Amino acid sequence: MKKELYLIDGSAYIYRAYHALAPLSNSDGMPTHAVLGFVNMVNRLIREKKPAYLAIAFDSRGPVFRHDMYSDYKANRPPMPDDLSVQIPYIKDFVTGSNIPLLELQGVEADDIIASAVKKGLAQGFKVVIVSGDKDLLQLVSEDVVMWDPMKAKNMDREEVYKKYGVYPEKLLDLYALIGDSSDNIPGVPGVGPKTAQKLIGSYGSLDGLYNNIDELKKSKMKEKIIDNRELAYLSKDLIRLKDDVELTGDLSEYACKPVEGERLAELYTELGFSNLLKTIDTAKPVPADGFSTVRDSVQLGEMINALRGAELLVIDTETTSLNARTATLVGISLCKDLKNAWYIPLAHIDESGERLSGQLDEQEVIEALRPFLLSEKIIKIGHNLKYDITVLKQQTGITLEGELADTLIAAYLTESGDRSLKLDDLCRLRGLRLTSFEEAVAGDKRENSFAYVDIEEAGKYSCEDVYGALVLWQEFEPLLKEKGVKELFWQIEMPIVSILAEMETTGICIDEVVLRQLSVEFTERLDIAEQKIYALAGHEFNINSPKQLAVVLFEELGLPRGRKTKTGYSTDVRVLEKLAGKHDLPARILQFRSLAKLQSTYIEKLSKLQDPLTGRIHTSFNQAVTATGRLSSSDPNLQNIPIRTEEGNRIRAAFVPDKNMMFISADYSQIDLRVLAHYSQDEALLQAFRAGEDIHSRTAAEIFMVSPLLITSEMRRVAKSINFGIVYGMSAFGLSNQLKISRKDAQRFIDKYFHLYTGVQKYMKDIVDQARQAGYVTTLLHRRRSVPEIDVKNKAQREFAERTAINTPIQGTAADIIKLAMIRCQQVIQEENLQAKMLLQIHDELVFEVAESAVEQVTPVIKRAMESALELDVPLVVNVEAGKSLAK
DNA sequence: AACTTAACGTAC
DNA sequence: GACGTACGTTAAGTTA
Repeated sequence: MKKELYLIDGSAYIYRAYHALAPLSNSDGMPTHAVLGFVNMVNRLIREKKPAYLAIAFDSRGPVFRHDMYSDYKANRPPMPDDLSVQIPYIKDFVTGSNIPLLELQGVEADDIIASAVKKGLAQGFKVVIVSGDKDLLQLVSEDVVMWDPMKAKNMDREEVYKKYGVYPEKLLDLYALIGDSSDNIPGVPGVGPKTAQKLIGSYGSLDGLYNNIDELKKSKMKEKIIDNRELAYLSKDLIRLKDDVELTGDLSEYACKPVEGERLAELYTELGFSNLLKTIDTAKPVPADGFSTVRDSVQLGEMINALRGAELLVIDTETTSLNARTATLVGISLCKDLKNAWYIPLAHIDESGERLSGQLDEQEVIEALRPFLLSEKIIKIGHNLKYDITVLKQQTGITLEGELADTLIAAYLTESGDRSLKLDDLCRLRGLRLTSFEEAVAGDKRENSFAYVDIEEAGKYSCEDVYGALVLWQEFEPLLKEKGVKELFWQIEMPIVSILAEMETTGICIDEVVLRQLSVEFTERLDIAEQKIYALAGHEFNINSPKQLAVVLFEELGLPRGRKTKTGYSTDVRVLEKLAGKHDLPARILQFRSLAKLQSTYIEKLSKLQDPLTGRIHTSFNQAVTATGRLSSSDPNLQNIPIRTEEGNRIRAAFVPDKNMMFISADYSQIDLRVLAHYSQDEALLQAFRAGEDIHSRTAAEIFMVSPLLITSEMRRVAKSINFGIVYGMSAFGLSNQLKISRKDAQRFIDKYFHLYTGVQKYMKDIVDQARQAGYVTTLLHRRRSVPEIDVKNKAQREFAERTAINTPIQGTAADIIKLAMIRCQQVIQEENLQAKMLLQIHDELVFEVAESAVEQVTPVIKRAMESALELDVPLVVNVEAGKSLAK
């Protein structure tokens, strides 16, 4: 077996990476996606092909010898985009850091270097694989040289070249001399394209052959052109011919693959924010464990307490038996106040037989010792995802943390750019600090309460690392919050929200299991019937839940007209099925089946599964560090998407009930998005409409249909409503036409009308996009920030998406700011006025409370006022409050 | 068996 | 390609 030498066309790789990947930048705003793409492509090649010998060639900067031959060479090439050229040094850094020979020579191109390396390799008995998609390199293909195109995953050998070009590689030069190459501005013979060239070279064998026998050609325009452009053809051939005598220093044995320089790559990945890649090389330094200790007895506890005295901050982390804070039991607590020392207090570690290990203090004793610290108003409590620790401590010890909270998860959420992991160990690793992961600590133990089994000293190391790491993060984030303008947002809004969410989650909301069970029984029956009916209509059984199988039934067996295409076939979604509903009974049945199945599996089954059997309550998680705009999200279960629009769905809402002698109060902001838009855009018509308390959809309808408000039909209002919503999302005429099932022309007319009425809104959209382009990010009214790096990329779809993001985020995000403020105010008045009310849910523009029946009249106006005065905008905020015995509308 | 992707659908 | 933000279910494919 001959040794294989891989030669990568680095410059081509760079461009491919640049264009193939969505823009990305590190926290400094430096574009990074070409580097990432390049690194991944090279690593992938190494992983898949395992080359024994490898080198990467790059174009040199500035003119090359071909420019001397032909001054217009590559004259039509746009210069390298700035956001790519800044990435080049990093790419080269990666290559050298990976110990891969980097071939680059002034005055020649990567292709020439590759040609020379091929020649050298062949002479030394190598087989060569050129890694590129560039057709210019195909001229090098021979018995022992192939070209591997990684994008197409295709190997080009002699036969493949012949199949594609009709000539063998050694004739490619002659072929391209005639055709030319517009991308490199190589002229060729004008008027001769691939077809003609193939024919000519086919018959005459070569360029020389053609010109030596040019008389044989029939008299024609083409013949004249070929004769007239003889010089151009030969020039082209010379331009395309690769230089294979470039001086390559060193011996090919130096191309043998060597291990990477981990430290150097780690530094590079850290700077670029490539956390996933960083994991693969793992050179982050472990935490110095010198100052870590476990607290095993009262004496050691006393020593720790002494050491903590006078602390201004306390980093805290609880170790438990479960990810679910509400059901978890405490296994240990770790603490620190600076980076010098950290303590782990084991409380409930057990051995394999479940026996409590000795050398652990009594929980009560520990809590009593810690109580003054935990309750101290003067000590800032720092932690990563404090909601969890707050919940555990409250649940297990009854203690409510007092004093300011500083959550590094939330600090990271406000300061890091969107797409990165916010996990403690990932954040630390990016800062060169390698923490023991939970999986490592429990050594892969998959038992639910695995941490309780971990050796105490091991657990201590792991847990102390966590508080140490959180403090390292906090020291970085505290000044960063200020720099990014989110300091106020952090302290005034997000931190208070942490405890509020903890309380809401702990409180939960009651579900009437009887109602739920009845629903389940009924839905199961109806699903059964629907299923049988569907099988009958289809003529056989199949999996109705499989879009693929359904498509076969609908479009192949029944021959119904196909609609939209998806990546994998034809769509069977609501829109398609609704269209088919008139033609056959089946589609309507499917729709009915689907909606029932959805309600059954997503809500009814899920809710019964997650219901606490003792209290009948459901405890969702409200996630504070997930969304790109600043909204909360809800999961396990998601209580922010309980159905409301259909009768069926409303029956699920009916299963949500208040406690005995209690009522629900639901308070929702009216048109908060559009009011924020009015405030932002300062659009006169919009401001005026809201100030006058008008029905905004009717107002819009009156204007775009040019009729008196008295003559507005519900249909007209519906159209206007769609436009109003669409505007907030940056919708196009295309989108609106789809939504309203009208022509694009009509949709465009409506939009034109809209902007004619609300000129300020149009200006806002333009301004905010400009601003985003300028700054690279947009902000909400309370300075929450979201970066939109794609705002100035070439790809139109990507760019337009970024523009819509820029339009929507300030609106949606400000609405999120406002309701968070409202939650804080509500909680405050409930406490101050000692109201018999608890906040249960937040659904983006709505708050749901559980209120004593006797207090409903008292609470309602208080809540309404608190929410309406949450933030003063240039239009009033209006809140509608309703009380009820369930969540049904 | 565990994970990932695609299609679909619910909410604001 | 075309309307922003989420979460969750099921099917089907991929990886270990």
